[in-house]
Amino acid sequence: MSHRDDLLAAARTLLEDKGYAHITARDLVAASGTNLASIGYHFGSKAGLLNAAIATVFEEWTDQLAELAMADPTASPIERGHVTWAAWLTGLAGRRRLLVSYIEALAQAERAPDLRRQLAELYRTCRVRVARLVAESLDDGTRGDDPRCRAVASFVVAVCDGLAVQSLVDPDGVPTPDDLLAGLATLWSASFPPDGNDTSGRT
Amino acid sequence: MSHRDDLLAAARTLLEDKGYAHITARDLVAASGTNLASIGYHFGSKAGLLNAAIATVFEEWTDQLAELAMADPTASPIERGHVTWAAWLTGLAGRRRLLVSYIEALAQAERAPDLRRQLAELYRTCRVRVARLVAESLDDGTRGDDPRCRAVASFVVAVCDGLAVQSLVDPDGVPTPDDLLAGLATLWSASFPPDGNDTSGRT
DNA sequence: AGGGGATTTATACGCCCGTATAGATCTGCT
DNA sequence: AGCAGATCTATACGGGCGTATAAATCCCCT
Repeated sequence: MSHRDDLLAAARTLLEDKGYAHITARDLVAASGTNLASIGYHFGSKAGLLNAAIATVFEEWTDQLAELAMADPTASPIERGHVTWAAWLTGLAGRRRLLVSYIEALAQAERAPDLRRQLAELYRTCRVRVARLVAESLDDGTRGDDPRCRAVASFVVAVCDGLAVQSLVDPDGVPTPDDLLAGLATLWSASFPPDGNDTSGRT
Repeated sequence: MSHRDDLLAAARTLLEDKGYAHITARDLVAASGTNLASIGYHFGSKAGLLNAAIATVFEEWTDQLAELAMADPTASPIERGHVTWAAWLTGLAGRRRLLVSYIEALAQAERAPDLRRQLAELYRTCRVRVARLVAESLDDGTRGDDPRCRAVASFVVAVCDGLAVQSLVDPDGVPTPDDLLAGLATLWSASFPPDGNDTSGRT
């Protein structure tokens, strides 16, 4: 195995249990059994290596999530939302360090255009993928690129991100998927009561 | 004015336009016209100073948001959600650097229990405050500590956080408040169609 | 006026960081 | 075998960081 591969593997491991911002070049060398200069040689810089690694890690993460959400093909969109959020929260609990890395990467992205583009791309494909799942569960021929599906996807993804942030700060205070559903129901029925009195002027 | 105040003021300014992680002790000294050792003397450490500053900054931010959401007392919950999200997004656009600071603080919080407690507290009070607003707009005597209100609050806050994260990575890809509402509507009506055929087994 | 605690100043210390350099070694081709 | 380019090794460099120290100064109280 080349040093290149060793470094990449070490970076992935360290990202999962040490956190992006606190990984030093010497950590990477120690964890990979390679040499300090190999980082520069193969990746240009420490940041180059880390960013290469981070892309693969998070892609896998969202892959797993998508699989989970697809698991039950008979579920309604709301149920899928529920399942997705539940799976997401479980995943988060077991991957705190990785989540920290993600948040750190988010912060770094502001100063690292490449990383930022990478993450933006990740989001876009993630939304597209979720939109496709939504279309599938609507089961009325709607396609994934339908604006409504995209809207649902944006929405679900936003909630996932919000949950991630909150679970980092205050794991015990994070709303459960049931809370979210209850909130959604309340929000909705208060504005569009089942009796037909639409208290909102919105279309 | 004491060095203590000067440092705190400088920290707040720097947080708004330089970002938590990249503020050095020497930056703080330069921006405040004080002395390197004053940081240690008054705050124990650089982190102590920064954390003291960050608490005040974000409290003000959420204060402003709450005021906005309350502005129109006749709005339905959904409308308030819409208004809040819209205001939030506008605020985000003009405060990127501050948002970066927030995200960086989030990451730091994992290793700084004090900061983390602070942020957790911030979230809890924020949720309580939002819950109160929700109760108010339900206008049927429901109190802010009603579980349904808390649920809505958790939900709205989660979406705000999600939007913040996404606006950092991909400002142009962030869903608009209209997108969110559309998503919500689709999600809801697909699961609980107006014709009464509840396609979901959920209660 | 003067004494003492609170504050401010100037500076030094030690640490660790990321990267560069230069030479050693390996690998595959002719 | 021998060359060349790719890769690996060992180490040095310069710099920036946060914090500690000790002396100077301020300010209030008696």
